Amino acid sequence: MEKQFRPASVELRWRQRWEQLAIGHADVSSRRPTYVIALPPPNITGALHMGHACGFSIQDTLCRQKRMAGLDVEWCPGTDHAAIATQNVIERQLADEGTTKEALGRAAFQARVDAWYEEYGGRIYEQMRRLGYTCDWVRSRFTLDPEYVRAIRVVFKELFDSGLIYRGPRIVNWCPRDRSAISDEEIEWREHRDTLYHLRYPIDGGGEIVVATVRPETMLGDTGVAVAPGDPRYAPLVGRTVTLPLTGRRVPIVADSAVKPEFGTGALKVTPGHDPTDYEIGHRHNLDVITVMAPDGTMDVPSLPQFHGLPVEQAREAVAAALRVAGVLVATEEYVHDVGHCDRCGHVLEPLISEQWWVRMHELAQPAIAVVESGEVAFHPRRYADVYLTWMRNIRDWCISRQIWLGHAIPVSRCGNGHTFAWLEHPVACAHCGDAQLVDDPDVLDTWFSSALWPFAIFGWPEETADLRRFYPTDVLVTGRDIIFLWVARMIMTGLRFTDSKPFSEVMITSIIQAADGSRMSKSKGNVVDPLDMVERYGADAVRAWAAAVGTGSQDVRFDAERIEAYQRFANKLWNVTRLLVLSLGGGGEVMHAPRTPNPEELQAEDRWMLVELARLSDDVDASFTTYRFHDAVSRLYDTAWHSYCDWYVEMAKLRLRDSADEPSRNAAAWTAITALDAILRLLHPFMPFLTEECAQHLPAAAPTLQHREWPASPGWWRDEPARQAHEEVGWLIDVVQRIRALRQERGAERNREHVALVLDGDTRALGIDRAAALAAELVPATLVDAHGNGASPDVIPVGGLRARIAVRAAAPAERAAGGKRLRQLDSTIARMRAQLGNEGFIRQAPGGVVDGVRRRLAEAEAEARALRETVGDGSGQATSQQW
RNA sequence: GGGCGGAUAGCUCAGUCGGUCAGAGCGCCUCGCUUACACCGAGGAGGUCACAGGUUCGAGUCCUGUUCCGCCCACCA
Repeated sequence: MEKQFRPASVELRWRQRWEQLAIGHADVSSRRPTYVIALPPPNITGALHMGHACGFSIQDTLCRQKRMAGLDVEWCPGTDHAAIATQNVIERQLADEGTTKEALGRAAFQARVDAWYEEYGGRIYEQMRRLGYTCDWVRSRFTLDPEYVRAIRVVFKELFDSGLIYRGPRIVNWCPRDRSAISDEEIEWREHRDTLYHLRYPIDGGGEIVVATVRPETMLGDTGVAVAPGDPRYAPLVGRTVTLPLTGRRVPIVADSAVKPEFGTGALKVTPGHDPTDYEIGHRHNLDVITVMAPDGTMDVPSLPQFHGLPVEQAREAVAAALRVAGVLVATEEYVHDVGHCDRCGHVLEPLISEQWWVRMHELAQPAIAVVESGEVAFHPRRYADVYLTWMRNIRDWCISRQIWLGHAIPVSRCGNGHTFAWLEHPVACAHCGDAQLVDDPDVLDTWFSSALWPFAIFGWPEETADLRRFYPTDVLVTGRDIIFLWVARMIMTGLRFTDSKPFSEVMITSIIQAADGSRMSKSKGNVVDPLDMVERYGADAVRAWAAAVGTGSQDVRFDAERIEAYQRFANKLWNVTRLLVLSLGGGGEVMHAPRTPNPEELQAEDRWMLVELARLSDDVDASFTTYRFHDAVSRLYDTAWHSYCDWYVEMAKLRLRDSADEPSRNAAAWTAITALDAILRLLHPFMPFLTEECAQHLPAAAPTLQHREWPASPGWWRDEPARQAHEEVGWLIDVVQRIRALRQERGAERNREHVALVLDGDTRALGIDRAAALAAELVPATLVDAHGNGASPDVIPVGGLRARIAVRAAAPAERAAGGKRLRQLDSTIARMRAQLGNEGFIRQAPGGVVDGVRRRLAEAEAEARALRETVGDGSGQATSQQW
C-alpha cells in the first residue's frame, strides 16, 4: 500500500468493477422491494456543472445506501433535448459561419442538431461515470426517443380531447430573438433604468389628460385611456374621448380598478395589443386591440412610414422626438423598474397578441394541491411545500407552443373543412370527415411539456410495461428549487392525471451552488467550475463528500474548493489508518488476519467505548438518511472516523496490537479495530465509494464490492449499560489526557514522557484504575509514578470519577505562570455557575437534571481551580515547585 | 407590493427540543518528521452569535421591530 491515497489510480478500476457487476442495473423480475429515482435529465447540450455534481452525487448516495439496505434500486438516467437552448447554440454557430438556419433549410439544420446531440450526450454520461454514479445505464432515456414521443402525443391528445388544451389568441411573452412565445415561468426579470414619459393627450371638446409611460412607441397602438374609478381629478372625464397624437385615433377614457391613482399622473394609456394589464383593461371595456409590432420586434405600422420597420429602441426615440415636437411630451423622469427577459437568450420580451396553444391548469392543479397538503408528497426542507402550494393555488394557464424549429411537433392537424384534431401517428386524412387536405400545426411544444412526463414516460408509459409496473411510482425526486414550478409541479399534475399515482413521494430540494463571491455561476461570467477538474484535483470521493456536506441544510453555498480539499485529506487519513492495521495485523500480503471473535469479557473498556461510538454513529447516519440531512451524516462520519477512531481508539489500541504476549488482549483489540473500521467504511461508502471499496479490500471480510455488503446495524450489547458505563469512563480518561497535555505545553515542557509525572486514581467500574493510568501515561505521554496514589503531587485534574495528579517539569519559571490562564477561565465559569445556583427561579423551575449538572460542573471546576492554585499558582509566579 | 432565506471566529459554514452551544474546516501562532498518515500529530490565539426591544429562572435558539445581503412571486404604466 502506498503512503498516500491516489484517487486517480483506483477510480477507473472500481468504475469498471461496478459496471461488470451491474451494480446499477435493477432486475425487473426480482421480488425484492424497489427504490427508484428518476434522474432529473440534464440538458444534453451542456456539460455538467457543480450544481449537477452536487444533486447527482446525493442521488447516488441515496441509491448506494438503499442497495446496502437490501432494496432493488433503479436510478434511471437520461437527457433532455432542450429545444430552445439547443437551437440557440446551433444558431450561434451558424451565425459565426456567416449563415442562418433558414439558408441551411430544415433538413440540414436537423442534421447539425443530431450531430450535436451525438457529441454531447456521451460527454454528460462520461462525467457522471467519472463521479462514480451507479445509474441503470441500460435504461437511459432521451426525450426524443420514439417511445417517449409516443407518450407525449398520448398526453397531448387526451388533454386536447378533453378540452384542457386549447388554442387561442392571447397576449403572450414574445421573444423577438427566438421569434417564439414563452411561458410565464420562463421570464427572467431584470432591473432597468428607464425614462418615464408624460404625454399630454387632448380631450375632444376641450381639456387634456396627461398619461405616463415608459414605452411611448406603443402609443401608436393605444385604444383608450384609463383612470382609477372615483379619482376626483378625472371622474368628470370618464366617458369622453381623446384624439391621439400621431395616429389621430379617437379613443375613450374609461375607469378601471387596475389603475393606481398614485402612480405617475394617475392616468394610463391603454395599449391592449402590447401590455398584459392593458389587455385585461381593454377586454373589460371592449377596447380595440391594435398590434403595432412585428414578431421580429420591429414596428409594424405601414400607415406611419417614419416609424415602420424601426426596432423598438429606435422607435421609442423617434416617437418621443415626434411627440416632443408636437408638444405632447410634457415631462420625463428617471424610472427604475423590472423588465422581462427571455431566460434562454436574454432578449427583452415584448408582450404581444398571438395565437398559441394553452393548457388549462386549474383543473389539473387541484389534485396536485391535495397530495402536497396531505403530505402524500413531502418536500425537504418542508418550507418548499408552501412555495409550491402558493404557486399552484394561483396557477395560470400554461402556454405550451413555441415557434421554433427544434422540439416535439404539436400533434395537431387541420383539414380543409376546418376540423382540428390531435393525433398519435401522423394521419393521412381528417379524423372527422376524411378530408385528405391536411395542414399540420407548425409549432413545437415547450420543452417542459415533455419533461413533465419524465417519471413515467421513462418506464414505457402508456404501455403497461413490466418496468412501469415495477419501477413506478418513483420514491424521491432530488432537484433544485429553481425548477419547482417549471418541472416538479407539472410532473405531479401529469402523474396524478395520467397514472393515477403521485410520481414520487418525497421531493428533496438541494442547495444552489454559487460562485465564490456569491454570484451565480454562469458561462458568460466565466466563473463556472467543471466537476471533472475537481475530480482530477481532489478525487471523486472528495467531490461527493463535499456535495453531501453542502447540498442539504437549505442554505445556498458559495463554492470553496478548500472544502473539497478537506475531504481529500479525510480520504487520505482513512487510507492510512487502514495501512496501519495492515502493517500491524497483516497476515502476509496486504490483507489483515481475521481475528477470532472475542468473548465479551475479553474486551477492554476502550474497545467498548469504540463500539458505543459506532452504535451512535450508525444511529445518527440512519437518521440523516431519513431526514435528508446529509451534512449531518458527513460531519458525524468525519468526526467519528478521524477523531474517535484514528485519534483515540487506534492510539489506545496500538500497544495491545503490538503485544504478542497477551493473545486475548491483542485479539480483542484487533477485532475491535477491524470491526470498527469495517463499519465506518460501510457507513461511509455511499458518500465516498472509491476510497471505501479500496480500503475494504484489505479487510478480512472483503467482498467483491461494498455494495454487496449489508448496511451496518449495531448489536444490542453495544448499547447496553456496561457499554455505556465503559464509554463514560473512557470519556473521562480522554478529557484528563487533554488537560494534562494542555498544561504540559502551557508550561513549556517538551512532549516527552519524562517531563510529566502522573498519578491517577478514582472510582471506575468498567475501566480499571490501573488500566486507566496505563492508557493515560501512554497517551499523554507521561511517566506513571504510582498507580495507587502514593505519589507526592497534589490533585490537579478531576474529571468525572477520575482524579489525576501530575507534576510537570517546567522549562522556565516564567512560563509556569501560563497555568493562570486556565485559572481565569475556571474562575469566570465558577462565578457564572454560582450565580446561576443562587437564583431561586433557576432552582425551582429548571429541570432537576440541569440543576444537578451545573452543581456537578461547579464542584469539578472548584476542585480543579483549587488544585491548580496549589501546583501552578495564580500566575503571580509563586507557584509551588513540584519535583519528584 | 407580498413572501422566503441569510447575517455566528480573518474566510467558508454547522449549531435539531431554550439549559456542556460558543463549534468545524481552512488560515494564523507554538511545539513535534514519535516505525499509519507532514495531505500528519499535540497544544493555542481568535466571536457583544447584525441591531433594538420583549417573553423566560435562563435566549445564538422563541416573539416584535429595524438594518443590510440573496432569492421567489405579483396586472409597478
